[in-house]
Amino acid sequence: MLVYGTKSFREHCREHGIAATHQRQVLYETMKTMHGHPSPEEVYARVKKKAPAISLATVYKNIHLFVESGVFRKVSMHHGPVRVEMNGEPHHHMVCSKCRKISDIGEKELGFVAKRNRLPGGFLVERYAVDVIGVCASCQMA
Amino acid sequence: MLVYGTKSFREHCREHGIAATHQRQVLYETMKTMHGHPSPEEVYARVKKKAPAISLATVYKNIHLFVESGVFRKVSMHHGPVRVEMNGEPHHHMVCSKCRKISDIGEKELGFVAKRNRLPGGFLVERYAVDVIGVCASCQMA
DNA sequence: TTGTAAGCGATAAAAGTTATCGTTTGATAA
DNA sequence: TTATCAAACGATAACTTTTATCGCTTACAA
Repeated sequence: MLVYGTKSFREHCREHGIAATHQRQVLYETMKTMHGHPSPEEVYARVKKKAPAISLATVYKNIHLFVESGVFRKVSMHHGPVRVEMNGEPHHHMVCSKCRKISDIGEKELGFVAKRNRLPGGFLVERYAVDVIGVCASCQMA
Repeated sequence: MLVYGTKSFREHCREHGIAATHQRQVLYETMKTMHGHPSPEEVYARVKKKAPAISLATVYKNIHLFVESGVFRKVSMHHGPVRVEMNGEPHHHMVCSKCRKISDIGEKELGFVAKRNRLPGGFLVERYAVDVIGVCASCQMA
């Protein structure tokens, strides 16, 4: 990932046509120091230490901006309501980044091979769930 | 996946110590016929045709039951609040099915190899996101 | 059959996110 | 530098999704 210093944060804002506000910069700097997989609330709690008057709405709005401009990333494409599936065959998912449609793809068609059942740190594997993120055929035409 | 007929639905209920209620059975039968990745609301809409008095709460409660007892499956482990990550290195995730903790794992450590950029149906691949579902070290001890 | 615990429906409440709106601020140009 | 104006902000209402509560009903075993 590109890491922006204070100076090039402003350049980043110019490239994306957004204003380099105080809140935006503090939020950006704060998030850069956070490891793991924080929720917006956790980011909010942390950023309030540096900018106590910041609003939760601002945190949400700017997290969206940062994710859209590719600076940070969401852990999962699957938000909104829970989805259940009845397909019991071993399969994975293709998720369209435009329309969010989910399609199944069999393990063989995917050509997936990772089959370890222990991973570093002593993690005991139950199963692998692969999401292929991309653009579905109909969104490519549109 | 095991497919239960009407008769063995009752057996399944007995095995799991739950009552074989009318609503539960209609819900089960209805879901079995649904393909794709429906949300609870979509399941509710469908099941109301057969059991018009059913409550949305009942749909939620029983979807949980079916998922817990392994009959159906959730599409994603990542529910609750959105999670953002700042780690820009190519990596995937280990998700603990007990405590829901997410840990990063590098592509090399995972031994992941699928690298196609076109998939059946004309799906154009942007990236692969692998969730390894399992039990983390601390949950194995507990 | 009947007693009891589990399950149901209705709905309130909680959790998470987005929209609204009046005020403030940053960027541009005079 | 200052004036202008769109963009962004904070506060909070509204919305979406899910869970909890509670009085009534039903399944099931005795």
